[in-house]
Amino acid sequence: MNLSTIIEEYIHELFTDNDFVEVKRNDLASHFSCVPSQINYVISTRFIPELGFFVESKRGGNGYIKISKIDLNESDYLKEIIQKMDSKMSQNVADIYLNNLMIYNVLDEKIAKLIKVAISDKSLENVDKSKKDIVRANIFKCLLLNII
Amino acid sequence: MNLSTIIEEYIHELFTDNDFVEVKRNDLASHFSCVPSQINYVISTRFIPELGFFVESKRGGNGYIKISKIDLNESDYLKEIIQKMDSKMSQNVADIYLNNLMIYNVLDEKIAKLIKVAISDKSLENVDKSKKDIVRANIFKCLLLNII
DNA sequence: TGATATAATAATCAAAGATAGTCAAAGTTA
DNA sequence: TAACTTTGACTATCTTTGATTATTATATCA
Repeated sequence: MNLSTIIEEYIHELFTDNDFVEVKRNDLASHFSCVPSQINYVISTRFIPELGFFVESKRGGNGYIKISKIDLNESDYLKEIIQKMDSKMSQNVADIYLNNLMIYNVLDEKIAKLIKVAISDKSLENVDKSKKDIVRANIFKCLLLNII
Repeated sequence: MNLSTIIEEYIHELFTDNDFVEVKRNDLASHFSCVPSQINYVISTRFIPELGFFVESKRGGNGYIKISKIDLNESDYLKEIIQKMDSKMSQNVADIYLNNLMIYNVLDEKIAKLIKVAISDKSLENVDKSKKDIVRANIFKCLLLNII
């Protein structure tokens, strides 16, 4: 597993009980022996509004990064995702979405896997390259709408 | 015996016990002293849905190619559908298949409904008209393989 | 006390690294 | 000759790294 994913999972685990976590960028980085900017990379690819998170931070003395989870019920969460969803989506981003929906029990594993397969590059191999991410986003949206 | 077949057999052997294997394209290639793209060739000609395989991959650090296998003999009806499935499928025909799969209790209603949505004209509205039925058939095939 | 320097953080951005995919040409075999 | 295989150049995607910049708190100095 790559470091970014390990850090992502570590942060997810910090959320137990609370709907927010506060970390020190440098501490996290030295905990995982990486450069601090890798923490930014993880946050900007995995803890994004589209996935139900919002992030605040402060620099300077006593600086911090605070990651909050938007607490919505399942259908609100799905609506939120649908609304914020781009008209394009890569397979990787879709996987991150689905993973989150599972982690937060919005989708069960079987359904998440089904969606994952439906919008995988393999399923869409015959779609024109320029349209693949658009079609993927559209199928994803239709499926989520149906699940609500 | 040609290299592709040797690589194919090697991958088959990796499946002992598990229903999936994960390989690194470059490692495999250097193990067999071939160019990496030969691995793609082997996978795209030998590990195809019609033969009961399903492939996922990721690029970049810690990238991988994951090949999953299903036992097509477990469900003769599905096997038949997948193997005989035309490379094109209209929404109507797809609906008929789905109905039958429900009648035979291969799929429960919820899953069948999801698949129906995934391959509906609405989901595929951005796909070129000329390719719509091909894409539909392909998604359907991948889904059926995955769901067994 | 107010201004300024210093230390302590975090953000940004681009380059480098690590993978995998695509496509077409060349070679081989049936 | 048609189908299959091998090869390699080029492309796409994801991750890691580091240099530079921005911001904030605190200490110090006039």
